[in-house]
Amino acid sequence: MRVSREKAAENREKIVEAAARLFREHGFDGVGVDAIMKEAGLTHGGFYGHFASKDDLAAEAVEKALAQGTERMRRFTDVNSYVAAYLSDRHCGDRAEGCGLAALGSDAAREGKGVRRALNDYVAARIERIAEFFRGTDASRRKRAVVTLSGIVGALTLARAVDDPVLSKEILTAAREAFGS
Amino acid sequence: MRVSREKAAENREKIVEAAARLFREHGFDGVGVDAIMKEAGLTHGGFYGHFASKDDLAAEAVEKALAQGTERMRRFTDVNSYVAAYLSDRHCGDRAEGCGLAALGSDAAREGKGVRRALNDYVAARIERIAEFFRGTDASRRKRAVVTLSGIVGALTLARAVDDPVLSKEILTAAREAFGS
DNA sequence: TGTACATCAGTGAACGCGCGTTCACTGATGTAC
DNA sequence: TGTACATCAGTGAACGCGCGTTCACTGATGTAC
Repeated sequence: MRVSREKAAENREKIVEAAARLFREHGFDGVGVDAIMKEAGLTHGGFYGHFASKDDLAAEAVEKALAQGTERMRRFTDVNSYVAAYLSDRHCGDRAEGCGLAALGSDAAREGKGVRRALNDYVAARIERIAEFFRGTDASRRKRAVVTLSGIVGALTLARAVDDPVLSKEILTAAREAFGS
Repeated sequence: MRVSREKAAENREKIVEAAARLFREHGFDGVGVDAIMKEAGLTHGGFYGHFASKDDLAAEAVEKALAQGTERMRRFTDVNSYVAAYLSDRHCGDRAEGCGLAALGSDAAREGKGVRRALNDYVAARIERIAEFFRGTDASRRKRAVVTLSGIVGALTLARAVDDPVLSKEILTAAREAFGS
């Protein structure tokens, strides 16, 4: 049954948001069109009225996830609090709503062009944003930003991958001290 | 046709090695039993004579890949040369033979128990090994090791995920300077 | 403004392909005498 | 040491399931008069 154009646009948005969440939580191959549509409150048949393919949705979903992360950064005015939040237990435990880089980093390198471009732009934007936290020459601020981003993404990835909660906490704590300053 | 026990053990080893390479290159879901057996010079039907399931192989393959990485670390006697090699263009371009953490980091967190345990043990071992590069109290050396490992894994992951080769090189260079010292 | 028809968002069944897994079979290896 | 038989590593066809994608259909929305 047909729905209003407004409602259809809302539905499309819901699909992208559901995908952004589910892809981060289960990986691109870990979740199907079926599950995404269900999460969005629709049936799978309608999917191809909104997107040309699952890959197309993936690119949009990654962009969405990463844009959310960049948006969320606005709250922070210094590296310390940003790093503390990024490496918090809460963020570590919440892949679905957390940073798309840590959730999909090693996956994304194997994905299609759309996903990789979205990720590329987002990394560039994040580096610029983090650089604003620092003082000094443009070059030195950028360098520090790159190092900080590498450090916190790596630490979060390792803390999540590891099985032992003690080791996981140790990684988060050490990185919080080292990169938040 | 039956082969000698010795040959059978060799074949099993070849399967694990093929899987260790292919999983790193294409991810766990990106490569099938079929492709792994072909890479090992066998046919897919014989797979279940060696392993109970693909998951079982995955655990062994991850262990293999990570053990290779730890072994390869022995060559280095200081952080500088280790970090320089880890963040080299060569390692960045060679996922199949490179560090399993960067190749499978965000994937592995979603895998079964065997994979996660192998990864956990390996991270612990790597931290201890890197700590040997440093001087000071045990606690401070460990901390530095955790930060170094997080930094280089994160930098390699980002450098590989990014589409723009200039940005990729910038990440490698900045991290090499920051973590190799 | 109300009516009649065309449009099209969403539904659910179906298709086809790939992949993990199973199985009957083959023939070389290993073993018992 | 040689022979006869049992074992079992590897083969390739087949199964079944899930997933991406397609399609005929429905009925509410949007539009033309």
